[in-house]
Amino acid sequence: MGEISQLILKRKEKAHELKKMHVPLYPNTFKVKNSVNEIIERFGDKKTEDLEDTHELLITAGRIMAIRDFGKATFIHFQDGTGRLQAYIKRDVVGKDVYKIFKKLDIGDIIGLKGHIFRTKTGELTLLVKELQLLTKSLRPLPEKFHGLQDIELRYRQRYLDLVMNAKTREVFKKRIKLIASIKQFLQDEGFLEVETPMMQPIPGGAIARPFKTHHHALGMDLYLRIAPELYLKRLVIGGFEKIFEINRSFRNEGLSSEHNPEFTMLEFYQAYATYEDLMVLTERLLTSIAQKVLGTLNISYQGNSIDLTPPWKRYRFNEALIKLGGVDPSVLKDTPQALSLAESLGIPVKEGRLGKILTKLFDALVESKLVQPTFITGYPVETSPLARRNDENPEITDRFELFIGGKEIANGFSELNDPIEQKERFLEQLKCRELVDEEAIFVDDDFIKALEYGMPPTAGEGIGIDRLVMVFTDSPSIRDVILFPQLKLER
RNA sequence: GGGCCGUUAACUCAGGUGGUAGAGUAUCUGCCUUUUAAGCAGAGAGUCGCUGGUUCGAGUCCAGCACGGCCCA
Repeated sequence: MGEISQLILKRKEKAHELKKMHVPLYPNTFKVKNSVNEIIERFGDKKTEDLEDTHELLITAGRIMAIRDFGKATFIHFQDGTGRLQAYIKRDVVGKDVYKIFKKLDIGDIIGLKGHIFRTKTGELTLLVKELQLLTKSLRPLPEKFHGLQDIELRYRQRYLDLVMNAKTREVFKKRIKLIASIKQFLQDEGFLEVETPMMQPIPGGAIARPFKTHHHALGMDLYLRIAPELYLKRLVIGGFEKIFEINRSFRNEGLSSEHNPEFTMLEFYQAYATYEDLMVLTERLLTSIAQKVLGTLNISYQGNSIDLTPPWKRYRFNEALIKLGGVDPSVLKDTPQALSLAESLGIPVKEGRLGKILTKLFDALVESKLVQPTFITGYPVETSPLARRNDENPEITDRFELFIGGKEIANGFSELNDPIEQKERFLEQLKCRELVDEEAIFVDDDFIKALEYGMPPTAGEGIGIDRLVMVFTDSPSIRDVILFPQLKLER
């Protein structure tokens, strides 16, 4: 129905008229010399009188965002990828013919401008246009100038409009880009090598999640989109790449929510001869460094909560957090029936009876949301950490931590289990339990065990959820606000 | 999977108890050469998400479905 709206018809008519006037609608020969941001930076703080001496011809381009027409002269606002600037088009200056063409242009059209900078009576930096050229005719009207694009669904489905109209959206994604670049820079400076490992895997491992399945026709084999890069990165450590990282997509075929998108971005990094304790310190340095670079501060605000990233961050043992923050009676921690009945009394469905799993559910329900300030939780139960090294003193727990900020799990790191025989047993143990519980495909990666048998040096590894980190850094309530094109159902 | 909320013009939104749809922006016409959510005067623009039902009559009430949001699982 929108296809034949009168607004679009009108624009198509105008496009036709321009064509008849021999105005090319989509020329590509205009060479931009000055970005809007550059113009603002250079002239923004100059006084009106100083600008009068500026005779430099500026050559810039952008999309028309607003038109204020006075008949024989017109003010417009236009924006490029760097900012927004006012331009003043006078018939006396550009000439009758160009002005006639200009009057046929619409909000949303992209134009090239040449002119001098000046300041209006009201003090606004403005380009006095000497020459003007249509660069791209727009056939659809942009959303309303004042409220912008508000409809959440349209903002996701037509993200380009969201980006054109809403400065806040542009800022969020610029911060995301900067944050990822800063992470890479930090890790490279620390001597980590960036690597790429398969996204299509015959055996999806490194996490517990339902994978997406696909098929390779020439090879005649099923493949899975990776749920984590972990097992391939460890193969590289075995191969002698002792400090490596990868930032890229993983895929999980599970429900969607404000914290879950089927494809999401994770940083994973591995360091040989390090322990999970080394990584906690590294994580503090990494996140404070990028906060300074991206936000310029260690004090952030997330959904009304003030968060102070100044290290050192609080640390709790898993059990300690359950007792102190979750209000769980210490006796529950050792007693499966008690834990079970507590979970049930809280309305938490527990599919499986192992203590570690139940406690993890209790933790998620009672503790996680309280971890607003950056907090490391250590000493997770072995049952829920199949790839982590057992603690030397207490074999019931692992040398593992998770980092929480703003009530969200941001990072998960541990000293890697590098004993191939124990790793095989842990896989089988996990498999046994999952057979009782899940109908999902079950995998034991024997090829990974084989690699471990050649010997992996003592290593610590960590994963950081980039999307969630960006949420916290940009005060975004939903993961869809930090992914350019979040997954939605097909529009009908 | 369950509960609640939303879907009205291109956009942002109004539309007590059922009586054939409104505003602002945008668009079009006219006036206006320093405005800035420019202004003034006028005009056009809608399958009220979709499909059924109740009713003389449904944007409004009922049911189902679709899409989106929030909460729960």
